[in-house]
Amino acid sequence: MPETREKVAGRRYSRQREEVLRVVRNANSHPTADWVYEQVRKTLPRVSLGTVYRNLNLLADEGLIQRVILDDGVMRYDGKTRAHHHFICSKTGKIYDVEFNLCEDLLEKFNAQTGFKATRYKIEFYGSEE
Amino acid sequence: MPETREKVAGRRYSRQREEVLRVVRNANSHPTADWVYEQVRKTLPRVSLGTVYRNLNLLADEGLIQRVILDDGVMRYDGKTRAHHHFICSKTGKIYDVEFNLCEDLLEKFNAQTGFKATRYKIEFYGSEE
DNA sequence: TTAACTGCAAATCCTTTGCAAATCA
DNA sequence: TGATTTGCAAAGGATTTGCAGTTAA
Repeated sequence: MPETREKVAGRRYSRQREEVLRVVRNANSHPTADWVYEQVRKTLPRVSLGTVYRNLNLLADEGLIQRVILDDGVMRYDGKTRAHHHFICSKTGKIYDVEFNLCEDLLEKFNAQTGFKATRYKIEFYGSEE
Repeated sequence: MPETREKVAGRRYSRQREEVLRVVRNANSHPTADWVYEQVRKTLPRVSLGTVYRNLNLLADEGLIQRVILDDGVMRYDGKTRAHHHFICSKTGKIYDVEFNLCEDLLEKFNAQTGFKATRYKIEFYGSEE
């Protein structure tokens, strides 16, 4: 059993959940459920794909990880919880995190201009890495 | 046969394709493939869902319509071809087009700041319609 | 003890595809 | 006529779910 049993608020501890969270956090990519499954299997060979999906959803709902879906329609997960955006290279398909804070007052301007009450936004940039 | 046979460049005319395009253009929502299918069926009862998908993909690849994918993972289509963004109401799930041009030089600033060569971007705002 | 969690497998949902028939040019 | 496009049905991939057994608290 691992040293640090990081519990999700109001949830029971489970080794599988901890591993899913660890894998997503340590990934330097933006992994799919299937990739997470393969990684977790290295530590817990009897884990099931269903369990991985259940925990990814739970962790995302609790805000411990983020869902990322791009134009290809496959759900990906991101261990970063800070607000950030993405750059997607059209050639390689690689996804880069971008901590880009150019439009500080974007939300305010948007709400003022449109009359909506937006509370968050996300930007995806597409192009080539050069 | 309709009056105006709008042909897609380098493609043969087909009644089914024309109807798919018409339905997407006239939709004031951001319809899913299934919704488009149901609409086209009113005019062409024997159309198949496969044909609708094939034409949606073809039209999107040709740039006559746009693909829109949000966090729910279902592909939607948009008859607007001008660059624009979306506001999604968390309560109703409704998707609004936003022609919002606040950060004119966003791409330039982004490229200068990150070193990438982004050619386009899209913004999704989330919140409530109030 | 018992509610939460799991593995397994089947089900579901969305989308694509193979093929023979139909159709546009 | 010949290459596209279609309808149909089956296959595909990603994700969810039902259930009986397991486990944390």
